[in-house]
Amino acid sequence: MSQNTACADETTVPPDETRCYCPLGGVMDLLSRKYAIQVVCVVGALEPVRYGEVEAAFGEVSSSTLSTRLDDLTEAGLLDREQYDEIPPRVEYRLTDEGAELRALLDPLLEWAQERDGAA
Amino acid sequence: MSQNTACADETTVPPDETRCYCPLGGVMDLLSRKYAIQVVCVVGALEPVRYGEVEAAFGEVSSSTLSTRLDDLTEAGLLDREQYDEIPPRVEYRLTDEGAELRALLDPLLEWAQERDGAA
DNA sequence: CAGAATCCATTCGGATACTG
DNA sequence: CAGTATCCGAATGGATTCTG
Repeated sequence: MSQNTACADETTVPPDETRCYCPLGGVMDLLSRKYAIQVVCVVGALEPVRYGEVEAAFGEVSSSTLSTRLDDLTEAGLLDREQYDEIPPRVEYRLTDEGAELRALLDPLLEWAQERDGAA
Repeated sequence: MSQNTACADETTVPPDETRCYCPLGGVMDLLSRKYAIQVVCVVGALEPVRYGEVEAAFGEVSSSTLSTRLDDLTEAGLLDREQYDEIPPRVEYRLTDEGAELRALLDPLLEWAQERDGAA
């Protein structure tokens, strides 16, 4: 999809900084999909967590969407999916180390968002 | 659009916590749109910044998309838009206080994303 | 239970003009 | 310069149905 070339010009930013203020591809693309950020935090908060629990954490999400999101994050190496072959089937999600790093960054964001939206 | 009712059940989360791990509407919706997060950080890094500078910071963005994003964020009270009636026209964007709060939260995220994507 | 598979409506973003 | 207006194709999310 939207392949990106990082910043147009690194020099737009203070010369000594290697930082790019607009990384577009990769993780950021993922996080721009619906529920993505929230899923990371929900899993982090409830892990190990089963599919149904995640679904319950959100009020109204279609299973197709949620499972897509879960897959995306798993593929990206942010979630770890453990499947137990029992009946009924059970699946547990938890954060990978990278996922945990990310969660640490995202959690404050959700907290802020919640306060702000509520205090509106 | 996707109106949300916060968490399906607040008790999904530790009882003493009032935190909801999946706020869906409001700001989070905004931030899930393309470039939104990056725009906040670019403006924060370069403020006061002109439209063209923001555009330049991203390699390939259509002006329509970028300007929509800028509008969204301005309407949401995260950006402040100052228009000077000169010729040629000049417009400056900067973060509002809330925008700055948000940027403080998002900036580490972009840094992390950049590292991660790069180190892939 | 935990999804996968389909199908479809909608949204979103990009390209392309055009303007004060 | 800093957008706006239009149009359109691509991508996404939701509903529904079905299965190991």
